[in-house]
Parts: sequence; C-alpha cells; structure tokens
Amino acid sequence: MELAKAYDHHEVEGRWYRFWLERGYFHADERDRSRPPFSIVLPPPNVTGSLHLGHALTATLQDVLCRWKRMSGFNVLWLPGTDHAGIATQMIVEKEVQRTEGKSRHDLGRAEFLERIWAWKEKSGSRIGEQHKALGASLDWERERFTMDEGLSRAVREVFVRLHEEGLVYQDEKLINWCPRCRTALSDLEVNHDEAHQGELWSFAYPLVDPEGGVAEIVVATTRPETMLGDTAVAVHPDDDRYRAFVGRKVRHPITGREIPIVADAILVDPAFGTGAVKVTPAHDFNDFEVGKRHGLPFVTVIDQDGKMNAAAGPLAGLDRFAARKEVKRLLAEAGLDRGAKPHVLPLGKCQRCETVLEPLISKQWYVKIAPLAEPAIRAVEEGRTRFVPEQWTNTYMSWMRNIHDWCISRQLWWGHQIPAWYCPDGHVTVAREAPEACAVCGGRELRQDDDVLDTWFSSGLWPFSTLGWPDATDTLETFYPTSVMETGHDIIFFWVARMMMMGLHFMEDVPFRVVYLHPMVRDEKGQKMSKTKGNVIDPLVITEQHGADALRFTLAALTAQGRDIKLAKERIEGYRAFANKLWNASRFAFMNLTGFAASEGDAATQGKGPAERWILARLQRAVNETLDALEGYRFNDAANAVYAFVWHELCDWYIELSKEALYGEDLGKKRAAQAVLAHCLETALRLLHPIMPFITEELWQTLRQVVAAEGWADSIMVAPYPARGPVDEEAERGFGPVLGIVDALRNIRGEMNIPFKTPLRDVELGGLEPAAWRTVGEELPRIVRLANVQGITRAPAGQPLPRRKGSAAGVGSGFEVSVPLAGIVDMAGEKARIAKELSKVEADLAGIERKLGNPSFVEKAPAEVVEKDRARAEELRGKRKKLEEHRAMLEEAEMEQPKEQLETVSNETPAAPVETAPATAPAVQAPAAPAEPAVPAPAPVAEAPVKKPAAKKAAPKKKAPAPKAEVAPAKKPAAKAKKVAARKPAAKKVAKKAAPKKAAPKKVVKKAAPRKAAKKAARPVMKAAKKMAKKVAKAKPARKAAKKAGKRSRR
RNA sequence: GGGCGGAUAGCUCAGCGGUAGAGCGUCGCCCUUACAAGGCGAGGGUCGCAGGUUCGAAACCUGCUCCGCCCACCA
Repeated sequence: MELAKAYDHHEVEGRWYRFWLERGYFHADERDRSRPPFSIVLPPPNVTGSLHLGHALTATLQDVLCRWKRMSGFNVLWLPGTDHAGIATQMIVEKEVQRTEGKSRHDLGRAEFLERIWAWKEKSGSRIGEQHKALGASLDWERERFTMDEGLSRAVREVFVRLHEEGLVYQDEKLINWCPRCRTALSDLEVNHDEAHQGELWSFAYPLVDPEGGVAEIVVATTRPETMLGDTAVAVHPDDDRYRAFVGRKVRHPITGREIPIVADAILVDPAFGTGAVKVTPAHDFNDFEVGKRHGLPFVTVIDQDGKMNAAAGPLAGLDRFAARKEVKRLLAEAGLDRGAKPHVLPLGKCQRCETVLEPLISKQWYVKIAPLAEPAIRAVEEGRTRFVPEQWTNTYMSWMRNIHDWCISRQLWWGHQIPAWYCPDGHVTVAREAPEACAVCGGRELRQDDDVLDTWFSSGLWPFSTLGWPDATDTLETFYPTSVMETGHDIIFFWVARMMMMGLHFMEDVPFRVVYLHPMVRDEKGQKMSKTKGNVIDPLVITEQHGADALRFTLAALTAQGRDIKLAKERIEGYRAFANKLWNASRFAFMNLTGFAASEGDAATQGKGPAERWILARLQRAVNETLDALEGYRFNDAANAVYAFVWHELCDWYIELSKEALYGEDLGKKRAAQAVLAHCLETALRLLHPIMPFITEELWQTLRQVVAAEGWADSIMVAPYPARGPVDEEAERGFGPVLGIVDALRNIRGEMNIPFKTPLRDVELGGLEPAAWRTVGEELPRIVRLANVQGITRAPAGQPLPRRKGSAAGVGSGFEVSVPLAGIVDMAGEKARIAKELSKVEADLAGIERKLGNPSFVEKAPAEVVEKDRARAEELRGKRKKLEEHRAMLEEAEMEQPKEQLETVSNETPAAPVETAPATAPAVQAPAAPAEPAVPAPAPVAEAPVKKPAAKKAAPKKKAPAPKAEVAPAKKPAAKAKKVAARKPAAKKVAKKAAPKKAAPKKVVKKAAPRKAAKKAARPVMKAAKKMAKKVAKAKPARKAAKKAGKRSRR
C-alpha cells in the first residue's frame, strides 16, 4: 500500500464526508428502540452569521460526543438548525439594503423587507451548513430545522396561546428598556451595563412654592438633568431631620411651572448620597417608577421612542435627549438654580446590539409571568434531574433563577414570529392559534394582528422539543426527548439554557436535557475576546483549509479544560497537524511491514509475543481506559492528551522502534506476533481517536483493512465499535521497566557525551538485575542493541552487580545498571561531570527523604504505606549513590593511572579495548547464574553484536574520535572549577538571605506558646532553601559545558 | 456593590494533601531505510504575596494584590 510521504488533508476530508453522507450514517432512526438513545440538539447559530471559532468548538465537542456514543452502540441523533435571530438579522439586512439601495426598511414596507431577509437567509444558511460539513460534523441533515419553519412557528403559537390561557402571558403597560435606535423594547437581559461611564452628578434647586423662614428651595442631584422635565415629585428620607419640615409641601417646576409635591420615601432615598433629596421621574427611571406607584404620582413621559423630547417637554420639545440635557442646564443656570456638579462614575444601560444608551419608557408590551415557570426549573436542578458541567455554573443558574423578573417578550421588529393576537376596532384582544374570523369579545370582524414579533429567545426556548415535532406526539419526540446533553457557551445560560428548562418542564413535563455542558469561550492568543471590530476573528474554514479539520478539532478538544477560557495560538494547531502527520507515518510504517500478515491470523500469531508486545498492549489498554474516563467526565483535553501521548510517545517512540527487530528478523513467529500487535495497536488507536480526528482515522483505517485483508470489520470506522474498557496488565508494564530504563540510560550517556548514533557503543555490560528482570532483559537484548546501537552486550548473572571497569561510563537506574567503555570514543572528564551531576541530584533527593524519615512525627503519624514508600525509595537512592560513588572513585583512579597518551591511542577496533575488566565478556549471557528457569532461551548470538553494519562503518568512528579532545581536557579544568564555585556562591547567599529574616524575627517566636512549633516554622524556609541549593548544585553543569565550549574555541 | 474564575518553566496549560509535569519554544548531537511536520539528549520553576491547618501544602482554610468574566435600579 503506497501512501504519500506526508499527510495531505485536502485530498482526504471531502471524500470521506461524502462517503458518510451517502451511507446515511448520520441519520438517526426514531423507531429504533433496540439501542439506547443519545441526542443532542445543536445550538442554532444565527442564520445570517458565519461560523466563528466558538461555533467550531461547539461543533467539535458535540461531534466528539456523538461519534463516541454512536460507536458505543447508541442510537444517536444530532440535530442541526439555525436561528432567525430577530433583531440581529434585521439589523444586518437593514444595513445591507441601506448600503446597496439607499433605502430604509420603511421605504420598502414590511412585506417587501421580509422578502429580502428570507432571500438573505437562504444564502447564508447554506454557508453555515457547508462550514459544519467541513468540520466533519456528523449532523443528521435530514432533520435540519429553522426557528421560523412552519412547524416551529406552529409550536411558538401553541406555546403563546397556552400560556395566555393559563394566565402566564399577559399584556401590561409599564416601564421597559427601550432602544431608541432599534426602536424596540428589550428584555432585561439584552441590556449591557458594562461600561463604567464617566459622568457627572449635577445639582440644581427646586424653588418652594411657599418659602418659609428663609428657606426657599430644595436642592436635588441628578445624572440626567433632561428628565427633570418629567419630574412629578421630590423625595426625601422620612427620618432625615434636614428635610422633615419639607414633606408635604410643594416646589414649582422652573420650566413647566407645574407644582410638584415633596414626598417621604424610605426605599428610594439614601440620605447619605448627594443632597439627600431626589427628583422623581416615574416615567423614565425604574426606581422612580416604583415611587410613582407607591405615592400615586402622575407619570409624565417627556421622551419619545426616538429619544427626542416630546410635547410634554414644553420649550424643549423636539430636541434630542442629550441636547436637551445641555439645554436644561443652561436654562436652570440662567434662572440661578444651578448648584454645581461633581464627577461621578455611573453604569449606563446600553443596547446589546447597537450600543445605544437605552431609555426607560412606559409602553404596552407582552410579558411572561415567570415565577410559576422558574420554580420547577429550579427544583429540577436541585434534584439533579439536570446536571451542570462544570458544576460551578449551577450557582450562576440558581441565583439568576431565584431573582428572575417577568420576561418582556414583545419586540417592535418585523423579523420574527408575529404575535398571535388580534385587535378589533374597539380594542378587544383575541389570542388564537390561527387568525380568527371574529373578535372573541364583541364578534367584530375587522381584526388587525398585533404588529409586534416575539423575542428570538422565545422560540429558541422551545428548541429541544419543537425541533422534534412538538406539538404533535411524534416518534422522534418519544425516542429522543429529553435530550442527553446540551452543549453550549456559558454566556447564554440565562438567555437560553434557563428558558429551555422552563419551557421544557412546562410543556413536556420533563427536563429538556440531562446534562448541560458549558464550554469555555474561545479567545485569541492574547486572551482577548474575538470580535469583528477588533479584527481578530478567525474563520474556521481558513484553518481547516490550511491545517485540516482534524488538526483544528484536536486543538480545540485539547484546549478544552473545564473552567478556563481557550486562548488559541496558531502554534498549537500546527503542533497537532504534526500529530496527524505522525500518525500518518506510523501507519505508513505499519503498512509497509504488515505484508504477509493477515488479520485472520491475528490471534494465532500471539504466541511469539515478547515482553515488548505485552508491554505496549498494556499501555494501549491503559490509554483506552483513560480516554473513556475522560470522555465520560467531559474532560476533552484529557481525552485528547491520552490518545496523543499513547500514539506518539509509546506507540511511535517506543513500540515501533522495538518492533523492528522482529519485523526485519528471520524468526517468522516473532515477526507475525509483532505484526499482529502493531496492527492491533494501530487499529485500536484509530478507533480511539476517531471521534476527535474523524477524517484521517477513517482514511488510515480503511487502508489498514485492505492491508490486512480484514474480514468482519464494519464498513466504516465511524460505525465500528469504540474500544472497550478492560483490565491493564500492570505486571507487563512494570516488568518492562528495566528494558526501557536501560535504553534510556544508554541514550543518556550517548546524548550527554555527544556520541552520534552512528558510533556504536561497544562492549556494554548490564548488571544489578533481579531474576525476573534478568530474563526479560535477556529476551529483549536484541531490541536494546538496536535501539541504543550497541556492539557487544553482556549481562552479569542475576542479582549480581556489575564488575567495575575503568574507563567506562555508568548508569544506575531502578533495578539495573549499565556500563559502557568510553575509551577512544570520548574523554573521561565528561563522564566525571555527568556522574557528579547525577550524584548531586541523588544526594539532594536522598537528603530530603532522610530528613523526612528522621522526623519522628512523620514516621508516627503519616500513613504506613507512605512511610514505607519513602523508606524503600531512600534505600534505592542510597544504593544508587553508592554505585555512583564507586564509579566516581574508579574514574579518578583511572585518571591517575592512565597517561593521557594512552587514551588517545586506544583504538576502538577491538571490542575488548578497555583492558582488565574485559574477561567478563561473552559468557555472561549464557551464565547459568539465573536461579533455575531454562525458560528463556538465551539469545546467545546477540552478544556478538549486530553484524549488519558493514566494515566500512566500523572504520568511520576512527575519524570521529579525535585526538585533540584529550589534549584539551586538562586545559579546561580550571575554568570548570571556577564556574562551579561561581555557581555555588550565589546559591549560598540566597540561603542566608532567606534564613536570616526568620531568625531575626524573634518576637513572633516568643509569642508562640509552643516553642516546638516556632522552631519548626523557623526551620521551614531553611529547609526549603537547602533543598533549593542542593538542586542548584545538582544542576551546576560546569565541567562539561565549559569544556565543550573551550574545545570548540580551541579548535578554531 | 455582589458573585464566579484565574495567577505553576520563556509561552500555552495539566496537576488540586505525599519524589513539581506536558506541549510549544530554547540549547546540543543526529537527514539511524515510517516521519526533518522527524529522532535522541539537555537546560529551564521562592507553584502571585502573607498568615494558618497538617507529620507533610502548588494543592485545604483566611486575608491581600493583580488579571478576566458575570450579575446589580443608589439619584
């Protein structure tokens, strides 16, 4: 199977999406009751919009859930649709018409304008569909809905009428938030009071009608001077002695000449604020409105729906409200009533859509009486029938629900569901599902429908059941309601989630969804909200084009941690595209090496499994379990990371490398086993990853099925079963540790010494292996040899340490030791430095643990297993330290014994180069020392190194073992030492600094009752500092780096 | 004014009572026949500050400081 060398998503993605569609895999069967249902309704995007990354996130997470559940045997419905988004859409099209035709919607008229919007909707609605398809969303397109579909509109009318019948929808004339620009009423939620507006608090005097005792006026403060034209009272606090005598008297309005009462109101007035006297404008302020009702004041509206002063404003009629503000101030100043101003910060209510400062106006609107609906919605969450994830949002939801106000649902717009209420000339109202013939009150036949439309969220609130066919009792509704999960942004908990809860419970008598998963907000890499005005909006289509949908999806999933916003950086996407490519190439490797293997013999082939095979299978199972745990807990980042880590760092970095020995070797049994395991791991990993990266996994999975001539596989990975949880073979994981450790140790020596991979490590010895490890390592010697490029390797008998060898590098790990002769490859100074570093690390760790174990209360009070663990670790560290010290001593000895000339002349052509210790060599492998067990056939030939390397290669290192190095060695020493000292000094100083203040603060210590505690406290920072220093010392890397630099310099 | 989140490596973030981690970036060595969109190795951290609880705190409690978000009718 020939695959391109690099993954190209362009070629792959569209092809598979079409395949899935053709096969009908996205379509849910509402009559299938044999499988458990799983349903999600897609939060409908604004139909005129274009998807942004927030939508891409929603689509990705929901698709992950749906694909996972589908593969897990659920009957999955994921329902797509769009929202008419009343005010937003109307504004967009209005602007567009204005721009292209220079006409307002009023120029066009209602019918004509609505036609334009419908045309617009058709166009952009399909774009949203395309965007979702590009992302790979497995939406059931046959069920796509739109909030203004006939069906959904019928649901809207039904709900309105029923609520009206129940007295839960009513009409009332009260103060509402009005946008003078959009010329419509808004609900509380559509008001933004974000900006702290820098305004002023301006004071003026109201002259008393009948001045008395030299008191002729009362001074009030306001941030909105223009509203004084609508003042119908002045209020003071009843207990305020300054104003007690004023209550009941009157002031004269300086502009209109009306007489206005002074009232006492304890709720409105805070005597400490401003002058303690408040002007009252019941028709333009929410607080004042209440005062007006309490005191029976007149409601004088002075501002009209355009934000201009009306006739009641007398001389100021026709002025814009902000111009009127200046004018009022000017007039009052002229009249000598200005009492000064001071700066004042106040929140301004602005229109969510157009940012216009809102005007509270009295008007007749439709409302939903909310308390009876909210109560069940609160209870449902309290009882856990609907659960919020992450949990913290429960509080947000609850606190809002408990303080909820009646919902103003009428909007003075054209685009939306026209309110099903009809008026006769006498003003009677008839509310009905369909246009009535006659007035329900008087029978009059001249009926006119209410001009207004419903708040967009009114229809959105019905989404989880209106889309399933309600008010009809459909199979779809029966099967898929309540939906399983509502996945959306936390910014619309109130707008949408809360309303769906209320409506669902009221009309379906059950919650609309079992779980509300609230995803984070997507921000740009600087953490700023993406917005058109900032110009930092990223179109998901651009990214899918550049990096592929899979890369974008994976990135979004990997960044979706609970409770934190997503800062999307391009580098992340690139990184995950690289992951896709890695997977691609790993698969290529598999395909190239699976020839001759057939899936059918998979199980039979497992006899030849070695420790590496058992290890990777255990790791695979662990990755599967972790991924499942993560998905079940909605931890998308953990799911993504679990698959990522397994595929890249275990399957690719380790197993593929390990498998080569068997795949390229002569032993057919081993080869087949490796093939079976490789195929199995790859196939499982693809299924595991499929929900996150659907395209590339399908492509590779389909190829794999051909390569291994699979039978009985599903037709598509998306309908193949999801990997199942199972027990992890921990023994296989643990048992393989020494093999991995040995390779790591050898690589570390190589890396630290800058020995290129080409240069083989000769005559490597292993020791310190317990019997089980001895066998495992024995079995895997050929693989160790390959991964570390070793020529000649021997094992000391089980349970025995390594014989010391001069002129060698050593590595000590948990349950193994390695020794590598370095003569001729590299000088000894580097090794000394490396060991010193390692040693100080061990010492620092050990010191910490010993201190702990030396603390009696720790040993006494800590759980036994923790103490035991630490003891064991201390023991291990002491062992390691001993080995390292011995090795260091040996190095020093060797240095003294061996004249450097000899070092230079050592040839590495003879494997036995490093002299005395050599005799241990070959036989070790066959050493019978292992207690009993002939079990493992000793891989004898291995000791004699890979033969593959041609002679020519052997010669190569000679050139690379440059004599000059040794020469440089002595020269660098002083420098190295100097650096070491330099590094240590600051650290020491730090300790002093840290410790000093504590000691120098005896007051505290004295105060403390328990001296022991005080002492401990004083000691704590010292301990920390000491730890720190130990670490610093451990990290001091003087010798080698300095040496390297010196070497380079001298060479030039 | 209330409420909620966040502060851990240069950057983006995991970890949420028992040896401080990952990815990206950095540095060194390698084009080792799946992959240079790669491999191997290394460096890098007073876990925001100050107290407290505990044998033990990055984690739990209290206070503070800075960032972000939500809610709110002080004229």
